[in-house]
Amino acid sequence: MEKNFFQEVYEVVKLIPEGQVTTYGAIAQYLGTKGGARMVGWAMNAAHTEKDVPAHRVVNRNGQLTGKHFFETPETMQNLLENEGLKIVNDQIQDFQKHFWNPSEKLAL
DNA sequence: CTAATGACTCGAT
DNA sequence: AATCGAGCCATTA
Repeated sequence: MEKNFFQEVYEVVKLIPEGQVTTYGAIAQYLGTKGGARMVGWAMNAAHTEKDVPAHRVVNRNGQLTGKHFFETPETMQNLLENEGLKIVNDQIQDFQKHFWNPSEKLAL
């Protein structure tokens, strides 16, 4: 196994502070839009297997829990986010922008 | 090798 | 403003 695109995504997702969330596009952009936001989501699919990767902190640019259905249960993702102090309504994060964590800005190249 | 799909995003109609 | 389509790259069949 060599370092794949996933590995980089894992690193970024793992670096997401508690109670904060980010978007696929943000991660993709941080990695240089390498592959676009789609690959990020794909990487999360593999990350979902890695328990060390808080995939529940990754949502689409709308702040919607698009990948909640991929968890063990659709409630898992929302539950985890609410557990961190986030508010979810209709699978949408409230004050999403307020909890938005931009790797390109926080990690600041 | 070609074809199809995927947890997205942007641009055009 | 809302809806539809195409583009991006990687993995799987």
